[in-house]
Amino acid sequence: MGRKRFGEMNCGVAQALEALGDWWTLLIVRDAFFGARRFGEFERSLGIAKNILTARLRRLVDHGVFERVAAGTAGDRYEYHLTAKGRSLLPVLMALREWSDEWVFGRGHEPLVLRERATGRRLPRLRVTNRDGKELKLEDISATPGPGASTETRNRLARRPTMDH
Amino acid sequence: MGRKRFGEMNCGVAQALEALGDWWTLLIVRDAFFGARRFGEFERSLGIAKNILTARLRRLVDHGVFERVAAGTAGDRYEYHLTAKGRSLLPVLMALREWSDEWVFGRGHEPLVLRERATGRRLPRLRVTNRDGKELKLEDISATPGPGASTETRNRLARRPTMDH
DNA sequence: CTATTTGGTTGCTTAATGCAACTGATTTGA
DNA sequence: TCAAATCAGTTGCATTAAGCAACCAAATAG
Repeated sequence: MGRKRFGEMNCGVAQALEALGDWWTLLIVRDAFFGARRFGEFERSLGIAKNILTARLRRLVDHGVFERVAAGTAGDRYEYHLTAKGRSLLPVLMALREWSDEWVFGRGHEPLVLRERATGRRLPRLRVTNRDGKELKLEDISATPGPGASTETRNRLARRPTMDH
Repeated sequence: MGRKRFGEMNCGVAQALEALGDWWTLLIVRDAFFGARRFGEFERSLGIAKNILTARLRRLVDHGVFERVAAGTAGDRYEYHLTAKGRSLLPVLMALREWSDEWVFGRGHEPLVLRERATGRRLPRLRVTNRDGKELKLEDISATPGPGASTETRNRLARRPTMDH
Protein backbone atom coordinates (compact mmCIF):
# COMPACT_ATOMS: atom_id res chain seq x y z
CA MET A 1 0.00 0.00 0.00
CA GLY A 2 2.99 2.20 -0.23
CA ARG A 3 4.10 4.69 2.25
CA LYS A 4 1.80 7.38 3.49
CA ARG A 5 2.70 10.86 2.30
CA PHE A 6 2.73 13.90 4.54
CA GLY A 7 1.64 16.42 1.94
CA GLU A 8 -1.75 17.08 3.51
CA MET A 9 -0.52 17.75 6.99
CA ASN A 10 -0.78 21.30 8.28
CA CYS A 11 2.71 21.20 9.72
CA GLY A 12 6.00 22.60 8.55
CA VAL A 13 8.02 19.62 9.64
CA ALA A 14 5.75 17.26 7.74
CA GLN A 15 5.89 19.43 4.64
CA ALA A 16 9.66 19.56 4.72
CA LEU A 17 9.83 15.79 5.11
CA GLU A 18 7.42 15.37 2.24
CA ALA A 19 10.00 17.03 0.02
CA LEU A 20 13.19 15.86 1.72
CA GLY A 21 12.33 12.90 3.90
CA ASP A 22 13.04 10.13 1.46
CA TRP A 23 16.05 8.01 2.06
CA TRP A 24 19.15 9.55 0.36
CA THR A 25 17.53 12.88 -0.38
CA LEU A 26 19.31 15.05 2.16
CA LEU A 27 22.63 13.44 1.36
CA ILE A 28 22.15 14.45 -2.26
CA VAL A 29 21.53 18.01 -1.12
CA ARG A 30 24.60 17.83 1.10
CA ASP A 31 26.72 16.76 -1.85
CA ALA A 32 25.36 19.65 -3.86
CA PHE A 33 26.41 21.98 -1.03
CA PHE A 34 29.91 20.62 -1.49
CA GLY A 35 29.85 21.30 -5.17
CA ALA A 36 28.37 18.22 -6.83
CA ARG A 37 26.43 19.04 -9.97
CA ARG A 38 26.44 16.05 -12.27
CA PHE A 39 24.50 12.81 -12.09
CA GLY A 40 27.73 10.86 -12.01
CA GLU A 41 29.20 12.95 -9.23
CA PHE A 42 26.29 12.19 -6.95
CA GLU A 43 26.36 8.58 -7.98
CA ARG A 44 30.04 8.04 -7.22
CA SER A 45 30.11 10.11 -4.10
CA LEU A 46 27.12 8.41 -2.51
CA GLY A 47 27.22 4.93 -3.94
CA ILE A 48 23.54 5.25 -4.71
CA ALA A 49 21.80 3.14 -7.35
CA LYS A 50 21.19 4.94 -10.61
CA ASN A 51 17.44 4.41 -10.67
CA ILE A 52 17.04 5.73 -7.14
CA LEU A 53 19.22 8.71 -7.92
CA THR A 54 17.13 9.40 -11.01
CA ALA A 55 13.95 9.29 -8.95
CA ARG A 56 15.33 11.48 -6.15
CA LEU A 57 16.71 14.09 -8.50
CA ARG A 58 13.43 14.21 -10.38
CA ARG A 59 11.54 14.64 -7.15
CA LEU A 60 13.89 17.37 -5.94
CA VAL A 61 13.52 19.18 -9.26
CA ASP A 62 9.73 18.86 -8.98
CA HIS A 63 9.90 20.36 -5.52
CA GLY A 64 12.07 23.21 -6.74
CA VAL A 65 15.14 22.30 -4.74
CA PHE A 66 17.25 21.69 -7.83
CA GLU A 67 17.07 23.06 -11.32
CA ARG A 68 18.00 20.78 -14.21
CA VAL A 69 20.09 22.77 -16.65
CA ALA A 70 21.68 21.77 -19.91
CA ALA A 71 25.46 21.57 -19.58
CA GLY A 72 28.30 21.62 -22.04
CA THR A 73 28.08 22.54 -25.68
CA ALA A 74 25.58 20.07 -27.00
CA GLY A 75 23.54 16.96 -26.48
CA ASP A 76 21.81 15.55 -23.46
CA ARG A 77 24.28 16.48 -20.79
CA TYR A 78 22.72 18.05 -17.73
CA GLU A 79 23.62 19.51 -14.40
CA TYR A 80 21.57 19.79 -11.26
CA HIS A 81 21.92 23.20 -9.68
CA LEU A 82 20.61 24.16 -6.27
CA THR A 83 17.93 26.84 -6.42
CA ALA A 84 17.48 29.54 -3.78
CA LYS A 85 15.00 27.17 -2.17
CA GLY A 86 17.65 24.48 -2.13
CA ARG A 87 20.40 26.74 -0.83
CA SER A 88 18.17 27.84 2.00
CA LEU A 89 18.36 24.32 3.37
CA LEU A 90 21.70 25.34 4.86
CA PRO A 91 20.32 25.65 8.41
CA VAL A 92 18.72 22.20 8.14
CA LEU A 93 21.99 20.53 7.21
CA MET A 94 23.91 22.55 9.75
CA ALA A 95 21.51 21.52 12.48
CA LEU A 96 21.76 17.84 11.59
CA ARG A 97 25.54 17.99 11.43
CA GLU A 98 25.84 19.83 14.72
CA TRP A 99 23.57 17.35 16.43
CA SER A 100 25.76 14.48 15.30
CA ASP A 101 28.93 16.33 16.22
CA GLU A 102 27.64 16.64 19.74
CA TRP A 103 25.78 13.37 20.26
CA VAL A 104 27.20 10.83 17.84
CA PHE A 105 30.85 11.70 17.27
CA GLY A 106 31.31 13.74 20.42
CA ARG A 107 33.30 16.91 20.97
CA GLY A 108 36.79 16.52 19.65
CA HIS A 109 35.81 13.86 17.14
CA GLU A 110 33.98 15.89 14.51
CA PRO A 111 34.79 14.80 10.97
CA LEU A 112 34.30 18.33 9.67
CA VAL A 113 35.01 21.81 10.94
CA LEU A 114 33.24 24.68 9.24
CA ARG A 115 34.89 28.07 9.06
CA GLU A 116 34.18 31.53 7.82
CA ARG A 117 36.08 31.56 4.56
CA ALA A 118 37.23 35.14 4.82
CA THR A 119 38.77 34.80 8.27
CA GLY A 120 39.21 31.08 8.89
CA ARG A 121 37.39 31.37 12.21
CA ARG A 122 35.15 28.50 13.24
CA LEU A 123 31.44 29.02 12.97
CA PRO A 124 29.46 29.19 16.20
CA ARG A 125 26.69 26.67 16.82
CA LEU A 126 23.21 27.35 15.57
CA ARG A 127 21.15 28.70 18.42
CA VAL A 128 17.43 29.06 19.00
CA THR A 129 17.17 32.47 20.64
CA ASN A 130 14.76 35.23 21.50
CA ARG A 131 15.08 38.64 19.87
CA ASP A 132 17.72 39.67 22.39
CA GLY A 133 19.94 36.77 21.42
CA LYS A 134 19.31 34.78 24.58
CA GLU A 135 19.28 31.07 23.93
CA LEU A 136 15.94 29.41 24.56
CA LYS A 137 15.10 25.89 25.65
CA LEU A 138 12.04 23.92 24.74
CA GLU A 139 10.15 25.01 27.83
CA ASP A 140 10.76 28.68 27.08
CA ILE A 141 8.83 28.44 23.83
CA SER A 142 5.10 28.51 23.21
CA ALA A 143 3.26 27.86 19.99
CA THR A 144 0.28 29.82 18.72
CA PRO A 145 -1.78 29.29 15.59
CA GLY A 146 -0.45 31.14 12.58
CA PRO A 147 -2.47 32.67 9.73
CA GLY A 148 -2.38 29.36 7.89
CA ALA A 149 -3.47 27.21 10.81
CA SER A 150 -6.13 24.62 10.09
CA THR A 151 -8.96 23.97 12.51
CA GLU A 152 -7.18 20.84 13.58
CA THR A 153 -3.99 22.74 14.32
CA ARG A 154 -6.00 25.29 16.31
CA ASN A 155 -7.62 22.57 18.36
CA ARG A 156 -4.35 20.86 19.06
CA LEU A 157 -2.79 24.10 20.23
CA ALA A 158 -5.81 24.88 22.39
CA ARG A 159 -5.23 21.61 24.19
CA ARG A 160 -1.46 22.12 24.46
CA PRO A 161 -0.45 25.76 24.58
CA THR A 162 3.27 25.31 25.31
CA MET A 163 5.93 23.11 23.89
CA ASP A 164 7.21 21.46 27.02
CA HIS A 165 3.94 20.05 28.39
CA MET B 1 18.17 -6.14 -0.66
CA GLY B 2 16.94 -3.70 1.85
CA ARG B 3 17.98 -0.17 2.24
CA LYS B 4 21.55 0.81 2.71
CA ARG B 5 22.37 2.26 6.12
CA PHE B 6 24.46 5.35 6.63
CA GLY B 7 26.05 4.33 9.90
CA GLU B 8 29.52 3.90 8.46
CA MET B 9 29.71 7.25 6.75
CA ASN B 10 32.13 9.79 8.19
CA CYS B 11 29.58 12.58 7.93
CA GLY B 12 27.36 14.26 10.48
CA VAL B 13 24.41 14.55 8.18
CA ALA B 14 24.54 10.84 7.37
CA GLN B 15 24.84 9.94 11.05
CA ALA B 16 21.85 12.06 11.96
CA LEU B 17 19.83 10.48 9.18
CA GLU B 18 20.86 7.05 10.33
CA ALA B 19 19.11 7.77 13.62
CA LEU B 20 16.32 10.01 12.38
CA GLY B 21 15.97 9.52 8.67
CA ASP B 22 13.33 6.84 8.65
CA TRP B 23 9.89 7.78 7.52
CA TRP B 24 7.79 9.03 10.50
CA THR B 25 10.69 9.37 12.88
CA LEU B 26 11.02 13.13 12.99
CA LEU B 27 7.26 13.54 13.26
CA ILE B 28 7.32 11.36 16.35
CA VAL B 29 9.99 13.62 17.81
CA ARG B 30 7.93 16.66 16.86
CA ASP B 31 4.93 15.24 18.71
CA ALA B 32 7.09 14.66 21.75
CA PHE B 33 8.13 18.31 21.60
CA PHE B 34 4.45 19.16 21.82
CA GLY B 35 4.00 17.00 24.85
CA ALA B 36 3.16 13.53 23.56
CA ARG B 37 4.43 10.78 25.85
CA ARG B 38 2.27 7.71 25.44
CA PHE B 39 2.18 5.15 22.67
CA GLY B 40 -1.47 5.92 22.03
CA GLU B 41 -0.89 9.65 21.84
CA PHE B 42 1.63 9.24 19.06
CA GLU B 43 -0.58 6.72 17.35
CA ARG B 44 -3.68 8.91 17.31
CA SER B 45 -1.90 12.12 16.56
CA LEU B 46 0.03 10.73 13.60
CA GLY B 47 -2.25 8.05 12.24
CA ILE B 48 0.75 5.74 12.13
CA ALA B 49 0.43 1.95 12.12
CA LYS B 50 1.09 0.34 15.47
CA ASN B 51 3.84 -1.95 14.27
CA ILE B 52 5.72 0.90 12.63
CA LEU B 53 5.32 3.06 15.71
CA THR B 54 6.66 0.21 17.83
CA ALA B 55 9.68 -0.15 15.58
CA ARG B 56 10.38 3.59 15.43
CA LEU B 57 10.09 4.09 19.18
CA ARG B 58 12.36 1.15 19.81
CA ARG B 59 14.90 2.53 17.38
CA LEU B 60 14.72 5.99 18.96
CA VAL B 61 15.18 4.48 22.41
CA ASP B 62 18.16 2.49 21.11
CA HIS B 63 19.66 5.69 19.75
CA GLY B 64 19.09 7.47 23.04
CA VAL B 65 16.59 10.00 21.76
CA PHE B 66 13.81 8.71 23.99
CA GLU B 67 13.82 6.96 27.31
CA ARG B 68 11.17 4.35 28.02
CA VAL B 69 9.94 4.82 31.56
CA ALA B 70 7.31 2.95 33.52
CA ALA B 71 4.24 5.10 34.04
CA GLY B 72 1.35 4.97 36.49
CA THR B 73 1.12 2.84 39.58
CA ALA B 74 1.30 -0.64 38.19
CA GLY B 75 1.50 -2.95 35.23
CA ASP B 76 3.03 -2.56 31.85
CA ARG B 77 2.18 1.03 31.17
CA TYR B 78 5.02 3.07 29.73
CA GLU B 79 5.88 6.55 28.61
CA TYR B 80 8.45 7.72 26.12
CA HIS B 81 10.36 10.71 27.42
CA LEU B 82 12.76 12.81 25.37
CA THR B 83 16.33 12.66 26.64
CA ALA B 84 18.75 15.59 26.50
CA LYS B 85 19.90 14.15 23.19
CA GLY B 86 16.32 14.21 21.97
CA ARG B 87 15.60 17.71 23.24
CA SER B 88 18.68 18.98 21.47
CA LEU B 89 16.98 18.20 18.18
CA LEU B 90 15.17 21.50 18.62
CA PRO B 91 17.29 23.31 16.01
CA VAL B 92 16.70 20.52 13.50
CA LEU B 93 12.94 20.76 13.79
CA MET B 94 13.04 24.55 13.83
CA ALA B 95 15.10 24.58 10.66
CA LEU B 96 12.72 22.22 8.87
CA ARG B 97 9.68 24.21 9.97
CA GLU B 98 11.20 27.52 8.99
CA TRP B 99 12.13 26.20 5.58
CA SER B 100 8.55 25.13 4.96
CA ASP B 101 7.18 28.38 6.33
CA GLU B 102 9.22 30.23 3.77
CA TRP B 103 9.11 27.92 0.76
CA VAL B 104 6.03 25.74 1.06
CA PHE B 105 3.40 27.73 2.92
CA GLY B 106 4.86 31.15 2.20
CA ARG B 107 5.05 34.19 4.43
CA GLY B 108 1.69 34.96 5.94
CA HIS B 109 0.48 31.38 5.65
CA GLU B 110 2.42 29.68 8.43
CA PRO B 111 0.36 27.15 10.37
CA LEU B 112 2.33 27.83 13.53
CA VAL B 113 3.91 30.85 15.14
CA LEU B 114 6.47 30.25 17.87
CA ARG B 115 6.90 32.74 20.66
CA GLU B 116 9.01 33.28 23.71
CA ARG B 117 6.71 32.12 26.44
CA ALA B 118 7.73 34.73 28.96
CA THR B 119 7.11 37.70 26.68
CA GLY B 120 4.92 36.47 23.86
CA ARG B 121 7.36 37.88 21.31
CA ARG B 122 7.89 35.92 18.10
CA LEU B 123 11.12 34.03 17.76
CA PRO B 124 13.58 35.23 15.14
CA ARG B 125 14.65 32.89 12.37
CA LEU B 126 17.56 30.55 12.85
CA ARG B 127 20.62 32.06 11.27
CA VAL B 128 23.96 30.66 10.23
CA THR B 129 26.37 33.37 11.33
CA ASN B 130 30.02 34.09 12.02
CA ARG B 131 31.18 34.91 15.53
CA ASP B 132 30.18 38.53 15.11
CA GLY B 133 26.59 37.57 14.33
CA LYS B 134 26.81 38.35 10.66
CA GLU B 135 24.70 35.99 8.60
CA LEU B 136 26.69 33.79 6.24
CA LYS B 137 25.77 32.30 2.91
CA LEU B 138 26.98 29.04 1.47
CA GLU B 139 29.84 30.67 -0.40
CA ASP B 140 31.12 32.38 2.77
CA ILE B 141 31.79 29.05 4.41
CA SER B 142 34.69 26.67 3.99
CA ALA B 143 35.10 23.19 5.38
CA THR B 144 38.27 21.76 6.88
CA PRO B 145 38.92 18.27 8.24
CA GLY B 146 38.12 17.91 11.92
CA PRO B 147 39.87 15.70 14.47
CA GLY B 148 37.58 12.81 13.52
CA ALA B 149 38.03 13.10 9.77
CA SER B 150 38.65 9.88 7.90
CA THR B 151 41.19 9.66 5.12
CA GLU B 152 38.34 9.73 2.68
CA THR B 153 36.93 12.90 4.19
CA ARG B 154 40.38 14.48 4.04
CA ASN B 155 40.74 13.59 0.39
CA ARG B 156 37.35 14.93 -0.48
CA LEU B 157 38.08 18.21 1.26
CA ALA B 158 41.46 18.46 -0.43
CA ARG B 159 39.66 18.32 -3.76
CA ARG B 160 36.94 20.77 -2.71
CA PRO B 161 38.10 23.24 -0.12
CA THR B 162 35.02 25.50 -0.03
CA MET B 163 31.35 24.81 0.09
CA ASP B 164 30.17 26.73 -2.91
CA HIS B 165 32.49 25.27 -5.57
C1' DC C 1 36.92 3.65 -35.74
C1' DT C 2 36.84 1.28 -31.67
C1' DA C 3 36.62 1.83 -26.46
C1' DT C 4 35.10 4.36 -22.74
C1' DT C 5 32.33 7.66 -20.28
C1' DT C 6 27.93 9.82 -19.38
C1' DG C 7 23.21 9.77 -18.06
C1' DG C 8 20.13 7.32 -17.65
C1' DT C 9 16.04 2.97 -18.26
C1' DT C 10 14.30 -1.74 -17.54
C1' DG C 11 13.68 -6.07 -14.92
C1' DC C 12 14.21 -8.72 -11.02
C1' DT C 13 14.82 -9.71 -6.01
C1' DT C 14 14.59 -8.31 -1.32
C1' DA C 15 13.25 -5.22 2.37
C1' DA C 16 10.09 -1.88 4.32
C1' DT C 17 5.41 -0.06 4.80
C1' DG C 18 0.39 -0.31 5.82
C1' DC C 19 -3.64 -2.70 7.23
C1' DA C 20 -6.33 -5.68 9.84
C1' DA C 21 -6.88 -8.96 13.23
C1' DC C 22 -5.54 -10.58 17.58
C1' DT C 23 -3.62 -10.67 22.58
C1' DG C 24 -3.25 -10.07 27.37
C1' DA C 25 -3.37 -7.07 30.91
C1' DT C 26 -5.84 -3.16 33.21
C1' DT C 27 -9.41 0.18 33.84
C1' DT C 28 -14.04 1.91 33.39
C1' DG C 29 -18.97 1.70 33.71
C1' DA C 30 -23.68 -0.03 34.70
C1' DT D 1 -19.52 -7.72 39.70
C1' DC D 2 -19.31 -8.65 35.19
C1' DA D 3 -19.03 -6.85 30.56
C1' DA D 4 -17.00 -3.46 27.66
C1' DA D 5 -13.45 -0.56 26.53
C1' DT D 6 -8.61 1.05 26.65
C1' DC D 7 -3.68 0.47 26.39
C1' DA D 8 0.41 -1.18 24.44
C1' DG D 9 1.70 -3.70 21.66
C1' DT D 10 2.45 -8.52 18.25
C1' DT D 11 1.53 -11.29 14.19
C1' DG D 12 0.34 -12.23 9.38
C1' DC D 13 -0.41 -10.77 4.90
C1' DA D 14 -0.63 -7.62 0.64
C1' DT D 15 1.69 -3.83 -1.62
C1' DT D 16 5.30 -0.65 -2.49
C1' DA D 17 9.94 1.02 -2.46
C1' DA D 18 14.97 0.12 -2.43
C1' DG D 19 19.08 -2.19 -4.29
C1' DC D 20 21.45 -4.66 -8.00
C1' DA D 21 22.71 -5.83 -12.45
C1' DA D 22 22.22 -5.58 -17.17
C1' DC D 23 21.35 -2.85 -20.91
C1' DC D 24 21.19 1.38 -24.08
C1' DA D 25 21.97 5.63 -26.99
C1' DA D 26 24.74 9.59 -27.51
C1' DA D 27 29.08 11.84 -26.90
C1' DT D 28 33.90 11.78 -26.12
C1' DA D 29 38.69 9.86 -26.01
C1' DG D 30 42.43 7.42 -27.88
